[in-house]
Amino acid sequence: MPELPEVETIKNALANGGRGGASILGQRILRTDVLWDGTIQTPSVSEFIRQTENQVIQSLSRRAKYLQVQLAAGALVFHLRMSGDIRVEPYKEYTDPLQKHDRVVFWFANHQRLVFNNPRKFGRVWLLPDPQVLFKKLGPEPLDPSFTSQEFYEKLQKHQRQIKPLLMDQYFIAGLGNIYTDEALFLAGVHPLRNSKSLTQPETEVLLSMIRKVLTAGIERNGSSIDWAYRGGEFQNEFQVYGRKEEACYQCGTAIRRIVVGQRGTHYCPQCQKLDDL
DNA sequence: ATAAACGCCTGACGGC
DNA sequence: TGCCGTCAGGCGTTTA
Repeated sequence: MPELPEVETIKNALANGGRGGASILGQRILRTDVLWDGTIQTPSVSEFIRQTENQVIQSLSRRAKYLQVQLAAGALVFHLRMSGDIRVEPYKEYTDPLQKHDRVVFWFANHQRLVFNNPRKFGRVWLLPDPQVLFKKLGPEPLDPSFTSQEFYEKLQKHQRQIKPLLMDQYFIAGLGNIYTDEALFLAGVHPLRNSKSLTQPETEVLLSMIRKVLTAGIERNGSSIDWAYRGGEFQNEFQVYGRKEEACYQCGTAIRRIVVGQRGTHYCPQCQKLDDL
């Protein structure tokens, strides 16, 4: 489910309390349960359990769509992929019932538990001495102020790719997924099939500023809540194009179109986002 | 270099 | 009611 704003929201909730429970910072893991072994990418499930038990949560951070939970020895890294979710809740005993699709549970000393729920089993958890090995090839963080529109322009010029799949390529720029990409392209007035090399410098500047605008708004609204799992976010109420197929564009009234780009449903306004370079 | 196709999974929804 | 196709916030691998 999550893109950058949703992962950021979960990170903030785990740090400050929320998502049903108290902050996990400083908490000690008494016990780790793995309910579906495929969730653990590395190390082996038995080593994962052994090496997480008795560790204390030191800090929380996010890189791209990865959530990093720093332990004294090594770091837990979560990727939620399409359907993952994390919740924190109080427990009385280890036998307290869990929910359908709960895959990993960390039981803390303060009688709270962190639960990784993942219906589609795409999500993964790592325990790594240094998570940089996962992060080093990722593209820049779009909200990092040191990432300039000049740099963005030069990167776009290096490729001849459809702009939408390029923006969703985590090795090009990190954190954008299907929803926020469609929203940013709409606000920038850029057609999702435009060739990356065709974007002008002014268009690039607007595009970066719109990427930042949708991501910031998403974080401020605590992410987007869609599908069956209520996530508490409110950004879905501000979607301009995503999920609005055949509805009227708020800018010009034209019917929003849905096409498939890079195997992903893609929403845009044919009037506000012209394809003028093919 | 680019992009398409496919695999990984479960569940919701609409049409018949 | 069941069955079937389609769709879903992601990404790695394989194939053209």
